[in-house]
Amino acid sequence: MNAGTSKAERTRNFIIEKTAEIFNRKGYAGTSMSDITEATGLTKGSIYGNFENKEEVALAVFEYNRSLVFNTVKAQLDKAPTYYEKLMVYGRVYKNVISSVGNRGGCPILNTAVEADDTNVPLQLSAAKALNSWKKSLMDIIRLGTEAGEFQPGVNAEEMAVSIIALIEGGVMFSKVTGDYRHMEHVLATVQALVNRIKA
Amino acid sequence: MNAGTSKAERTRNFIIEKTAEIFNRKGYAGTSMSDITEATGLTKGSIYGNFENKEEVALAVFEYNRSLVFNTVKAQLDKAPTYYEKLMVYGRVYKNVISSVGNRGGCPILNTAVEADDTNVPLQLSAAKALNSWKKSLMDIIRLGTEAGEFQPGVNAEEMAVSIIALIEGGVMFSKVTGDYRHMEHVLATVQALVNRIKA
DNA sequence: CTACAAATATACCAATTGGTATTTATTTTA
DNA sequence: TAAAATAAATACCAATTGGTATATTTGTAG
Repeated sequence: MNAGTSKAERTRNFIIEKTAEIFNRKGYAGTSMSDITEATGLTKGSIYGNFENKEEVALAVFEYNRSLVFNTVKAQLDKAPTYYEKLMVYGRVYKNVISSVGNRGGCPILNTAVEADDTNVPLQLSAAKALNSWKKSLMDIIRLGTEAGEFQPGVNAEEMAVSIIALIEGGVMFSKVTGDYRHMEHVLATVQALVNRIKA
Repeated sequence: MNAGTSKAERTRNFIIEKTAEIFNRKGYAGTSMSDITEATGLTKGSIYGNFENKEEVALAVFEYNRSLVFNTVKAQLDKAPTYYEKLMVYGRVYKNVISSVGNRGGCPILNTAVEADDTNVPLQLSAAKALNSWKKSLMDIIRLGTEAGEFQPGVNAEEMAVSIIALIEGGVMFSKVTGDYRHMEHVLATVQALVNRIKA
C-alpha cells in the first residue's frame, strides 16, 4: 500500500495538479470538462468517479492553488526574525512568489474572487474565506509587532492589512494585464512605505 | 430621420445597453448568445446583423461600461476646484460611483482585466488601455498639482498613480467577494492618507 | 406610395457542453 | 492468488454552444 494514499486519492491529486494552472488561467466558466480530460489523459468516467462534478474539481483546484502561494509566503514569513521583517515579506511578495511557483495565471484568490462573486456561491465563499484569513494573519503580525514595541501604538491594523492586500492584488491585476512588471514594483514600494511609516 | 441615428445604430446601442450588466457580471466566457437574445428580446439574426460575433459585442459593451464609470468620475473631477481636491475624488470614488451607476457587477476594468489577461487578446488590450489612460490622468493631476505648488516637489507621480488604482481595484475585489463595504472604506482611507501625505 | 435597401426573424448547422449507465480493467484484501 | 471491491474506460445522452444562409419584414428615399 502506498502509505495511506489509495489509488483514488492519488488520482484525485493527479487531476488537481494537472488542471490547476488551466483553471487559474481560464477560470471556472472558461475551463471545460474536455480541457480536464485532455490535461490529465484520463476519461470522463475517471474524472466523474473521483469528483462529483466540474464545480467540485474547481473548488479542490482553488484550494490547491491557494495553498501553493500560501506555502511560499509562509516559508518566507517563518524565516523573518521580526514582525517588521514579516510585514516586509509582503513588500517583496511578488518576486518571491513568481520565482518559486512561477507565473501560472496570476493570483488564484484574485481570479476566483472576480469571476465567482456574481456567478458561483461556493467558489465565492472559498475566495472570501481565503482573503479573510490572509487579512487576519496580517492583523496578527501588526498587533503582535505593536505589543513587541516594533510598531507605533494606535495603528489601525485592519486598515493596514486590507490596504496591503488591495495593493498587492490590484498590482497583480495591473501588472498582468499590461504585461509590465514595473506596476507591481510601484505598488510594492508603497507597501514598503506604509510599513516603514508605522515603525516605532 | 432620427438625427444621425439609423435603425442599425439604435439597435446596436440597444443591444449594448441591455447586455452591459450581464457581461460585467458573468464575464465573456460566462455570457452566452442566448443570454444576449433573452436580454434584448431580439433574435440571433438581429444580433449577428449588427455585430460580427460575440467578441465584438463584448468589446463594445466593455467600452460602454467603462465610459459609464468614467463619466461619473469625470463629473466629480470637473467640479473639484483644486488638484488636491481632484485627487481626493478618488478617495470617495466608490460611494460616488455606486450611488450613481449602481452596483452592476463591480468595476468593468477589473473584471475584464482579470478574465481576459490569459484568454482574449482584444479584451485584454482594451482593459490595459483603460488602465493606462486612467494612470495617465492621475499622473497629470499630480504633476499639474505639483507645478501649482499644491503638492510637494519630488513626488513619484507614477508610483502614486499606480498605487491609488491598485488600492481601489483591490478594494473593489475584496469588498465585492466578501460583501463587506468596510473593506472599501479602509482602502479609501489609505488613498486619502497617501494624498494628504504629499500635500505641500 | 412605391420600390429598393436595410434590418430582423426563421430555420438550420456541426461541434461542444456537462453529465450518466454500463462495461471493462485494475487494486486491494483475505 | 482468487474474490470482492474499486477505479477507469466506453459509449452514450439531451441540451446548449456560437454561428450562418435564407426568407421575411420593416424603414427609407425618391
